[in-house]
Parts: sequence; C-alpha cells; structure tokens
Amino acid sequence: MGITKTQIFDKKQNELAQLFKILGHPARIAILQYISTQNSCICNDLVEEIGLAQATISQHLKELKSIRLLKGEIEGKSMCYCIDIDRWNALQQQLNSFFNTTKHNCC
Amino acid sequence: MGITKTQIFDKKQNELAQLFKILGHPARIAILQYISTQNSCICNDLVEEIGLAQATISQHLKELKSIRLLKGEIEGKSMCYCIDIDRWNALQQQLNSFFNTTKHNCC
DNA sequence: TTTATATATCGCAATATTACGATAATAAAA
DNA sequence: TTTTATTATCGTAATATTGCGATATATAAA
Repeated sequence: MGITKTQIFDKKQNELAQLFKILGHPARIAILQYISTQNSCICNDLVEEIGLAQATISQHLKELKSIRLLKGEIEGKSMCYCIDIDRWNALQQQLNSFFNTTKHNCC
Repeated sequence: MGITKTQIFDKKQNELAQLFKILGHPARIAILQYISTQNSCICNDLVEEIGLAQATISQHLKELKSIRLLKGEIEGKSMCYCIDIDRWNALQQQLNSFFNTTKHNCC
C-alpha cells in the first residue's frame, strides 16, 4: 500500500489537500517568507539564505510553481521568482472558505 | 537523504509547516468535513462514510488529534470525536496571519 | 569561442507516509 | 462470565518525499 487513495475523494477535497500539502514543508514556508522580503529574488540567494543544496531549493521552487503560488521570469542569466499575488489571495480565500464552512460541531 | 532538515528552520516555520502538512491529506479533509455535519461522531461511521479501513481512519484521527484539531471523549463503548472550535479558530487565524504577513512582492 | 555563472533535471539513497490485516484493549450487553 | 461491538496499536508492504551530487542547459562576460 502506501499510495493515497485519491479516487475515493472528490476533486475539491483532493485539490485542497494538495495545496495544504505543498505548504506543509518548512523549507517552502521559509522560501515564501524570504521572497516576500526581497526586492529581487533569485534561486542562488535562497541557497545561501535557506541552507539547502541548490538542487533541493530548485525542487521546492518547482513545487511552489506547480500550485501557481510562484511565477518565474528569466532575467539575464538568473531567474526572478515572485509570489503571484492574485493567486496568493485566491488561495487564502479558498482556505478560509474551508475553515468557515467546516466549523460546526456536535459536542 | 529523505529526512527533512527541521533544525535549519525556526520553531514557527516548523510548526506552521506541520499544521499545513496534517491538513494536506484528502482523507483528513474529508474526516473534518464529515464530522462537522454530524450530531454524533464515531469512528465506525467514518469507516463506512470515507471508505478506508478502520485502522487507517484511526491513524488519521490520531494525526488530527496531534494538532489538537479534534478532541475525543469516550461515550459508552464508542468514541465521540469532535472538532475543537477554539483550536479551529486559532488555527485559522494563524494561517491568515501567515498569508497576511507574507504577501508583499518584488515584481 | 571560451569561460563563468545560474538554474533545472536526473538518478539515487535515506527516511516518511499511507494503508491494511491481525490483534489487543475496553466497555456494554446477554 | 461470555459475547459482541468499537476503537487503538502493531507490524509490514508499497509508495512518496526529501536531499544531494553530478550533469545538462542557457545566458552573460571575457
């Protein structure tokens, strides 16, 4: 076993879980926090700042890109990774919607 | 490797990531959603409702308990698992705080 | 063109997660 | 006490994630 049974859950549940999952790593939290404080943001800075190997950082960036939280533009010989504010806000709303519609209780 | 290097991140980053991580599974999302619609909530209902084995559901409940999102009380020969509303609201605030303090950007 | 710099991808090893059957533990019911 | 019902835990197999060195790719600089 070991494989998550995504087929028994609906699309929204799987999507929401995927968003939470990608935010569920301290390196990715740290990356988002660091990028948000910078005026220019390139992967190489992150390697020194976070303390993980370049290949590892690149992989985490890829995952953050996969949920469109980061967008990257080529800038000379480096990359400019930025938070997509529209997506960021939409995601915050999506998570709040989950919290607001799921709080009623029995005891 | 494979081990997350928690020691290079600060306590808040690790805690936040842990919260996101535990919410990052569709079964746990489904469990929270189902419990929130019920008047009484026992594990056995969940097994039928979600469609995973009893041992698996029990394990997911344990993880949700580990971040205090669920509290369980013994009720006769079954358990009453409930969402801890105070913790639920606090967690929502914590996530919003992360979103609100991390949205500024460069491009 | 050659060299230097920056990022992405590949392949692998180590660890973590997911799922479940079997079984233990607990309490109500017979 | 024995049986039944409900939940937790153990052990294990399968898959996923994490991390990194090596290498590929791409662009700027020399």
